[in-house]
Amino acid sequence: MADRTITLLIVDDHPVVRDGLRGMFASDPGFSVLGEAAGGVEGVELALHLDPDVILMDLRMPAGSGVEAIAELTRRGARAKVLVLTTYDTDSDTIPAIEAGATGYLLKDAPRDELFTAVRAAAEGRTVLSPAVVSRLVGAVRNPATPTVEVLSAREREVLELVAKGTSNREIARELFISEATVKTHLTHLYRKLGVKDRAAAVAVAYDRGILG
Amino acid sequence: MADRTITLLIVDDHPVVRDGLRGMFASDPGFSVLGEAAGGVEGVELALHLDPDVILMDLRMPAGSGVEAIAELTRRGARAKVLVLTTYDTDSDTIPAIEAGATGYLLKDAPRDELFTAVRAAAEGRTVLSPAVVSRLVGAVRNPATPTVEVLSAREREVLELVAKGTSNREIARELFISEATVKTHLTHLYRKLGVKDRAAAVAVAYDRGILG
DNA sequence: CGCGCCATCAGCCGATCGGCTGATGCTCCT
DNA sequence: AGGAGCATCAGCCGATCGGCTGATGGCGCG
Repeated sequence: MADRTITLLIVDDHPVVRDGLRGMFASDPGFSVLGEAAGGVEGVELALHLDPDVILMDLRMPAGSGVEAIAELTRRGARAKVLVLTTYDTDSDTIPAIEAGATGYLLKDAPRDELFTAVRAAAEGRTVLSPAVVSRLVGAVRNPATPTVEVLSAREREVLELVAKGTSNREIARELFISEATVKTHLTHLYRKLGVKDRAAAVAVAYDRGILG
Repeated sequence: MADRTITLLIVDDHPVVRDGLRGMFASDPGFSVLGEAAGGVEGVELALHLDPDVILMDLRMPAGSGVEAIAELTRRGARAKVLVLTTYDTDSDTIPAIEAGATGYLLKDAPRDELFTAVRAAAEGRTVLSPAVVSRLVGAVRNPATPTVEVLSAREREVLELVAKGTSNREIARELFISEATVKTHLTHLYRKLGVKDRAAAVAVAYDRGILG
């Protein structure tokens, strides 16, 4: 089954990107684009109806996030392999996406050849990752400095959100109806969890990991 | 000169997007894509050689920012109208881009019809803005709380980057071979420019505006 | 019924920050 | 020539932060 036509579904919120991908694959008879969706929810529906071999999926979309869509498809036992195609390599979504069941992870900067190869590989169930993503993953594994990525408690996130707005500890205390001492405790805890030593760095890490923003 | 073929130059770092745009315009005989560039610097060069009617320009690119490219073209008196085509409406670049001389500002989410109309309008020198951008502009004008969205200097950005890493003023001073007093001056300035009052909020705003991250 | 995690609070203290005022030299644009 | 913007530096001072130590009560899990 190596060289049959590979059927595709494109899920991306940008018409331009959808067109670009559709055009690329139209030029090669080895591929056939079955449909397009502009969001994760629609993407899941279409995937179940059209049963494509491979789904090209953006991650950040207004109408249903990519990671959720992938998880949903995995949960429903969809046959399609999901190839994540995103703009950001800085992304905290890399690992979640792969955990959710993505077969590959490419950046949109990838040249078309790489894209074609990746889709064929994905169709065969092989994992494909951008070099940038690979090094990121290796780094994450080799460096357990991110000890299972500790999760902030709800209260800690609340405090962090206020910190990002430039709120002082005293003001945060008033805002949350707790004492300033408690605010400081929460801060100390979330600094430890995020591996930082001050509020500015905490905000930066939070943005990088998608906790804020 | 209303209905002659409109010549285009595409400047975007993503091959997929370039292909998508090229494909779109290829389907309409009223347009002719003269060339593509992957970055601002290359874009300026090509624009000067090819002399297109309209340049479709992304803003955030690794090889030469869009705003700089637009400013450069304006300064050199290029004939081409620049139509900014970007992913973000959250963007702090909107106003700088228009100030730099962009004729229009569209989001990539725009349907193709809107895109075509916009390019024709731009070719005639008319200003075209996405509805989302318009409301943003109106807000910016009506609310002078954002005093022309000042741009950070290179040095200020350097300081801010270190701040986001949790670096103290003293350490920043050592790192940049300047005195702590100077670091504080830079900070005070960038706080004012970003409209914040401490480093944590500065980092947050910087992420929101794409200055960091 | 402990153990862990969370949320809450207290006091102390040195370190750091941010505002204020004021100054110099450089470059770019007009 | 002059002004605007940038980068550099200084000193002063009150406000804020972050670390440390330690404590209480609630909740879920085995």
